[in-house]
Amino acid sequence: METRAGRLSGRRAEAARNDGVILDAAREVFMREPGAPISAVAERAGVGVGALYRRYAGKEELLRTLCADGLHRFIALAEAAVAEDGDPWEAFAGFVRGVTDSDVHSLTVRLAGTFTPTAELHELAAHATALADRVFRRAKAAGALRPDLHANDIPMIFEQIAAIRLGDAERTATLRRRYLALLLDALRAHPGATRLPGPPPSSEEFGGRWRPA
Amino acid sequence: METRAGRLSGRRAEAARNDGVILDAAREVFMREPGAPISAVAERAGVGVGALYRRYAGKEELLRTLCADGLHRFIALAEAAVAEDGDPWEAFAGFVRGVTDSDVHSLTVRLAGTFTPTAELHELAAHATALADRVFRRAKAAGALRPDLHANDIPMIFEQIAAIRLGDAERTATLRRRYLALLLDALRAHPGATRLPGPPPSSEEFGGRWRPA
DNA sequence: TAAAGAACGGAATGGTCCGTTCCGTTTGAA
DNA sequence: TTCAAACGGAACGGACCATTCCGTTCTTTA
Repeated sequence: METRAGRLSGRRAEAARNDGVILDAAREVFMREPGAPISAVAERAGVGVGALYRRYAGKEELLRTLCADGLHRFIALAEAAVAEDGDPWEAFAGFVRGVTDSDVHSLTVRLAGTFTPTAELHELAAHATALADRVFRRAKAAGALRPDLHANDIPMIFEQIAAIRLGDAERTATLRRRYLALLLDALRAHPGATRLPGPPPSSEEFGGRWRPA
Repeated sequence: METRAGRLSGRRAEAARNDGVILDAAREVFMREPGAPISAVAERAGVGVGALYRRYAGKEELLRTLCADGLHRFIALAEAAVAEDGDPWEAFAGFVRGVTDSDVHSLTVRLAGTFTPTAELHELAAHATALADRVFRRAKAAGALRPDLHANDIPMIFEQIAAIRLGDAERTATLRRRYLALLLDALRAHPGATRLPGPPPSSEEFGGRWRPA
């Protein structure tokens, strides 16, 4: 029972603990099923729905919080990759693996259609995109990536990986690693590469996914 | 069953025409959104819901019909690939491209969780799997595929491709072609291939997706 | 020890959505 | 003119779900 809330006790401590428990439960539940009911989150957290509404004005606010949370994670991963000064390919591959492992895609784009975004969310998303672009461009400039690959192809790769789901969370993670390895082989510059057909997604196409206010 | 309504007239002809229109509408609607309401299908078909219930006892029967339809398409593609006697790699790649283009995956596995399957459906699925295995194995035996690839990896590839969705149907098809080309590069035997981590999906894992009776 | 306050659990509420049924209407055939 | 097949879509009833409300439990404090 004694977690970070060491100083507090009783009801106060329970509340502090619940803050985290609820957010974790919400992440797990909505990652699996973006349309899940609030009560599913409460149940998962082992808490009544009332405890949830004490913290968030409504479902949308919870969703927005979750999305911002996901964007922060994404940004942290991208910043780490940018800061890395070793092999640009390894930095890129490590970044992609990190995003896959923390399933941050489900937390951001996948949720984007289910609430009306705020200005802050838009800024976070723009920042995240800019950082990921830098990681991509550095690998591209180093000649590590196949030449017909565009930065906007990367989110689509995340999309494909996030679609993999079989069995429990652990099995899913293992399988995602498997197919990510496959995709990374294809992303890397190599002699047998055929030319990719059709144009990559444009930024405007991605923008259309965020639900308008 | 006479499909050409040429000989028929009036109400009879309208009914015959509607048979096809309704099935097409249902395919389009449920491919986009497996949980769509019946009324969406009726609207798409330009028909009242009554016309729908005259033909199908309920939503489940419509879904099962659609799924069987998809399996038949899949089987036809696989049979064509098996019959082909040219380059095993080309037969395999052509098959995969065919499945991608007709989005048959959305019609089968994606729908599988939304109704209770019949024995006929199970048989069709088994037959489809057996045929696809033959296409895969022939390419594998010819050394065209990377050695660490398993037949059960292929359905997962379809899954990833089916997850790609952006803009209208045409744009989506183009993008799927793009990422399929990427994946095919990776599937093909090539020197730089890293070893795929983790075991491929087992047949039992796939079986768990069909909703129990 | 008692009363107030904080947080809780979960039942009750009100609304939306959707599968299915029903019925009056249209249309062609007899 | 009458009958029956087929239609469109309103109406019905049930399921689901976000949100509110209230009685209960636990702490603190006077």
